[in-house]
Amino acid sequence: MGEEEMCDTTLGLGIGKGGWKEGKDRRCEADPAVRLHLWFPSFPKKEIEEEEEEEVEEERKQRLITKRKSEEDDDDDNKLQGARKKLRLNPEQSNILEESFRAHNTLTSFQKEELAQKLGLLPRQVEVWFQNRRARTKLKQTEVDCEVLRTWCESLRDENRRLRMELQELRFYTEVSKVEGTRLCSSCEELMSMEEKGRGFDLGKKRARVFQLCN
DNA sequence: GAGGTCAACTTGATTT
DNA sequence: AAATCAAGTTGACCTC
Repeated sequence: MGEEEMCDTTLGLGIGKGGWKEGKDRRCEADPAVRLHLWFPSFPKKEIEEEEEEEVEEERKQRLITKRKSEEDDDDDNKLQGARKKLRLNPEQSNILEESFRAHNTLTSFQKEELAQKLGLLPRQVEVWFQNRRARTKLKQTEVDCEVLRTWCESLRDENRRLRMELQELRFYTEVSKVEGTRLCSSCEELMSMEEKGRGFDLGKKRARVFQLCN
């Protein structure tokens, strides 16, 4: 048996600072002060891998069986054989997942494993649930943002409408003053020339001054 | 039966 | 290369 075919049979347990790193890199970075190493007799790596695969497969089958048993409606089981059957999480599972999502909307692999074990689900199912949950949150937030923008747009449209009316009114008064031969005072002429040059000015103030000074 | 919801899947990008 | 994510899609199931 070659060295490469042997697997690492030591088990390490540490006490001290360090632990599961949060964030993108979620590997265990423990550097404990006290360390315990256990050694077990070695088996060929291939054999162990095969055994592990079998265990995983068995576990998967068992979970599927449990899941099926928990489904209330089994009437059409024969029809559904081979088809994808929809899993419905029970209220307790949903609550725990929601609670966990509120605490952190992403999972470390350790948290995923832990949660899956707690809920009797596969880690993959927990992962999928979190992915879908993030998607739902984002969609909801987009809807909220959309509503805010819509309201803002509406108010800007109102403001624009009001200003256009005001401008129209002002133009009317200047036309009337021209027809009636009312002379504009120097201040109003200045304001009019500002408008022609397209510079910013206060329409309300202008109208007030045209009224006060020219009529 | 139409439409909504949601778990599961696919794909492509990114990170480590 | 593997793990993870977002975005998009599929399909089972439910409600009206």
